[in-house]
Amino acid sequence: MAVDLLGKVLRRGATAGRIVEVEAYRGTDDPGSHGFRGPTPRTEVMFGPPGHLYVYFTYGMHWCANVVCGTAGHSEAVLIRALHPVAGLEEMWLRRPAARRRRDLCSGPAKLTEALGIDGAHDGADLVAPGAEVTVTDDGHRPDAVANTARIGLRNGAELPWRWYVEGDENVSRTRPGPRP
DNA sequence: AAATTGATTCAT
DNA sequence: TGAATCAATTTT
Repeated sequence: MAVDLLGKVLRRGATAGRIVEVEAYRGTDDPGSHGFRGPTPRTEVMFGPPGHLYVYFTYGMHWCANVVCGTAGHSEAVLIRALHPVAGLEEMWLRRPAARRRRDLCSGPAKLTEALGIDGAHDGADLVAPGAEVTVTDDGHRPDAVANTARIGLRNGAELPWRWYVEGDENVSRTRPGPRP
């Protein structure tokens, strides 16, 4: 379940952050999922075994990281949308010169991959293998309050309420400062 | 509100 | 082979 990822720690090398915002994408009955139209070279990792990283490139300049959750052949993944930085802050600042405040470091799906240095080279990486470069660990922390809303930035399937985030965490991505049509 | 940017995908 | 798409971010 996607919500189980909230509160866990995503780590790569010296940099790590607690997951505070996620979105779920499920296979062939979710029109917002990359796996909706079946496997392609890009999305084949989604159809693979769980516990792996699905990294894709979008908008011509951004990487986004997902955790594959479904059983093999079932294209289920959870997009990690925001982290609360907990380690390797200096490294994050170096990787993200655009960040002005601490919450700018990882408050968005493409920001956190940049902050941790995750890119296409990590697509398909095993998150639970011994000595894995990128890992998700559970240190026992549990979020206080979890909110559940519609997903963000989708053309299709945007109405499905499959986004979860830790209420009150300043690192959760801001959906909109002002009103939107 | 708009520019940016290029891999991926779907249609010819 | 070409056009449209795109799970964003930054800057104006």
